[in-house]
Amino acid sequence: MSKIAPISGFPELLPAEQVAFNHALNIISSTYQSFGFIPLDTPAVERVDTLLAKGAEEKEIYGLRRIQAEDEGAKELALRFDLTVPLARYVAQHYGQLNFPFRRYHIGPVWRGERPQKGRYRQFYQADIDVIGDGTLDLYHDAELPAIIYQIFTKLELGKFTIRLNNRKVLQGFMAQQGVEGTENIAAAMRVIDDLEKMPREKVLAQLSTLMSADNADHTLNFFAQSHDNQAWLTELEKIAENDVFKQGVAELQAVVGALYTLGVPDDAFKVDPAIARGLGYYTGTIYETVLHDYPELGSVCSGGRYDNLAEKFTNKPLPGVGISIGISRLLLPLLEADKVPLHGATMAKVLVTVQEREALPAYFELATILREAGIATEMFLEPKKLPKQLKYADKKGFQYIIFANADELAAGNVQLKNLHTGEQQEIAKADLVESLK
RNA sequence: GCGGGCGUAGCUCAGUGGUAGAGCAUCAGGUUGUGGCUCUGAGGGUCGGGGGUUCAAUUCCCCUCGUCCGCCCCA
Repeated sequence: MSKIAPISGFPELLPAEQVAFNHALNIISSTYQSFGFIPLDTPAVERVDTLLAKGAEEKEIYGLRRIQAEDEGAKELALRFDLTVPLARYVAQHYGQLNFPFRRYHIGPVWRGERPQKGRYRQFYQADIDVIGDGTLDLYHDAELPAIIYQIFTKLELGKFTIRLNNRKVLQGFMAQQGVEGTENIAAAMRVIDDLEKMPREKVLAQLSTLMSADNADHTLNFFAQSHDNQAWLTELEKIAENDVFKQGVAELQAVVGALYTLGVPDDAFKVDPAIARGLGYYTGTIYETVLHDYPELGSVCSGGRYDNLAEKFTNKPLPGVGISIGISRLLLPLLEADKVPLHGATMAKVLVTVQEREALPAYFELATILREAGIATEMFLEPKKLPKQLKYADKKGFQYIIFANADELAAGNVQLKNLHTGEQQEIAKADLVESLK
């Protein structure tokens, strides 16, 4: 019984679910491509020191070693835990051969040795998209990425969603004005604000009070607890910004919002939200989080931001970038499990060609070939089973059409084409088959 | 790393100190040119593993492994 069991944190899907999952992957990759991003696929494995350059915790990385290796010195290679570090390494390594701004997307699994639970896995898929500049990178890119994300989530049809938008300089500048000093303390204060929604008021105040005066803590809490629409937030921030960092952050945020409108993103699809901070330390400007209205328990399913210097650990070249990552596994796996994602069959083919006359197999093969050459995915039923069995197979797997023909029909150059969704059936000439299936 | 729940058929689960059941799924047939519906029948279990108590353990106890959920952190 326990001979075969699921491996905790390494999810796998049933055929119909996998088809739905890949459908979503296709939406994502085709939308990325429509904006001119090239697909990149770096190895699953990186050198350990490359992975640790970003300051990842060693314990969460899966090392690689041969089972038969004699020594324990297997610390050289490890599985990637995200797609950003490999990108940094890649850009630094191939700097001379790349064109900048370098635009790539990368969809693939990453591995983390954490305790699995709902929406949290040891192997999970991410769909990253980044633009890397050579020395400089225009702020318009900060708006193009969420515009792409807007299109993707619209096409995914998972209900209403909001792309939350902020700029780290706003938070930094604000905290500095409250008397918080040093990057460590400012980062700590930002984290507290990031948790504002989840924590009780007293706890927030207590934590802020360790970083600033009680009056300022009170003021900070009240400021970030405000509720405004996009324009009102921008006005509010502009009004109180005093130091240069704060002012620059507000200016950048205003520019990004303006560009989003230009790119056709409607006002209700995004929300200026000064309270989001993002956990990762390397973001320096614009930051994003995306939440689904119908599934807030999933948390942020798509996050990212601007970083001043992507590959500083690998090269002296200053390479600013901006990127977003869709957490595909976190997004889709819980929804698939809860039957919230519509399934459309367990086949990639549209048509099943049944076989009634075994001795006429070449004629059936020819039918399948005609359809495939016309770009219609077609499967043939090759087992020697009776027609009802073949129909049942087609029904269960969710084929839209089946074709069948007896010896007489084959001789006359005709076939029966049946739509399994509607039950309609017609006898048509072989030559008209492709046309009626388009 | 810490805390809690659960391991019985392929799946979802009942059950009992005297070596097991349902539904779904699978297979065959009713139906030799038509799927979904229905009827009949069949196959499939060392009751997660190890130890203990007992005449007897799937059931009670201990350990262990696995898995799920929460905390931390994140996608």
